Amino acid sequence: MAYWLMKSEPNAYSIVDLKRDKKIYWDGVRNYQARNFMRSMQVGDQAFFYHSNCKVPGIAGMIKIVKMAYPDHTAFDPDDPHYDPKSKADNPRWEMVDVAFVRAFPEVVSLAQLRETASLEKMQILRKGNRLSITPVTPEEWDIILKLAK
DNA sequence: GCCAACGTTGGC
DNA sequence: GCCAACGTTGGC
Repeated sequence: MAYWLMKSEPNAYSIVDLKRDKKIYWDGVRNYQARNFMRSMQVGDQAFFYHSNCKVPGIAGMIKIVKMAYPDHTAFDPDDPHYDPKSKADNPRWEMVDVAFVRAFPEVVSLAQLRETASLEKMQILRKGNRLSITPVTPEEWDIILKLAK
């Protein structure tokens, strides 16, 4: 059982959308490192839902993995913004997992708040230049952030 | 909108 | 295999 952090731009898909949908496939990951993290995810793993590229970037809630990695079909679709002609149906390059809503935090635990928390200084998301859309979270970091979220 | 940081591509 | 050029990410 592992913990993760998964980024999404709320303009595209937010925790509020997931609350409505209950469950969604996490498509569009086009980075090998992030894909490899998804491959190692197990059903029951939990993750923070991170809002990026928005007014208040930060952790907006909790989700859980409900289906292990399988081919990301959006890579096969020329009309999809994440289309990748190099990913073939008989040899898929990209994968996705299914995630389900767990809860939305009453207030986003902001990036600024995370940065102010000394015990989180080694968190991957806080490292300079970090752009990975999926990163592992340690159990210690998980607990600290849950307390910040109240 | 700016721009630093990063990953990928492709010529050589 | 190197590395310059390019595209993308994402905070500010």
